[in-house]
Amino acid sequence: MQQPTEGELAILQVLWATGPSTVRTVNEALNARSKREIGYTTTLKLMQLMADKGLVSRDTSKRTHVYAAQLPEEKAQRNLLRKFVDTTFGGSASQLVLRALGEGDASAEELAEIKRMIQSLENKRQHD
Amino acid sequence: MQQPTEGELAILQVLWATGPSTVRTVNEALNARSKREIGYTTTLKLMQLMADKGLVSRDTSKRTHVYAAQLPEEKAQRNLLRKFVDTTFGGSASQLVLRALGEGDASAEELAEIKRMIQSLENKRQHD
DNA sequence: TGCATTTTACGAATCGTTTCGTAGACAAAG
DNA sequence: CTTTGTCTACGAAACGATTCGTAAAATGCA
Repeated sequence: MQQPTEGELAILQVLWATGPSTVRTVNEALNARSKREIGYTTTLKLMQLMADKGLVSRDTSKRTHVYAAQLPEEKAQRNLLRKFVDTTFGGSASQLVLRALGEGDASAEELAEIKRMIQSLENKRQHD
Repeated sequence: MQQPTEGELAILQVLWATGPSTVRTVNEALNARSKREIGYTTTLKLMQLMADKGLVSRDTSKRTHVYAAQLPEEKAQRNLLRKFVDTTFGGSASQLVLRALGEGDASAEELAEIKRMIQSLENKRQHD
């Protein structure tokens, strides 16, 4: 499965958040979150291309087609994360983590969850 | 200061890693880490454009010009990280951190450093 | 001096992505 | 039945980024 472009990713975000949707729904969601107005047929075309690539499926049984994400959000995030770590943190995930935490927008509970995550990783290491 | 494109970022990586460099040095470094052969004049052109934008400075006192990154690595990382968190993790930095840790390529020391980071963040919260 | 090499400069071609205009099918409402 | 609006399909324009060919200047060497 090919990687989504930036525009495709924006559409996938909508589909992930709201589930299977029509072009109109997606287009309105995109325009809700951006100053720049995106034309309806632009969104349509992009979603058609995504269907060709297999990034989304579409139900054409009704006149108004319904699209659904085919690429799972987690998988996309893992792929993009790997590339991002490579290209902007020279492959060091922990450097990225430190920088991300440094931005300071993680809540107390989130910090706690991250600590739990680290704990479980360290436990796992014990057993190797 | 404008954001670097992907190609520009690859060049900045070299400059950050090895300090001020000539076009040839950068071009060879790029080609060392990629199957796809990048032509010399391609790298040259890109670096000239970067100089125009102010992403790099250049010393033209000698015939062979020497380029230096103007955008600090940390700043670039912060900017790109913010955008990345928005576009692929819906703005949730901690989601990204969890996913990054889950990849499991952080060493024991790195985990320890991350724990320290969290500790210091939590201490700071106490005082607010 | 003359030849080969290396460099900068720069216009233009190419390429992938995004955007849009237009046409035709269909549906709903009067 | 006709009008109006919404939908898909699709070609092509527009755009930004990258790549390259070529020329001219400088350098080094035989």
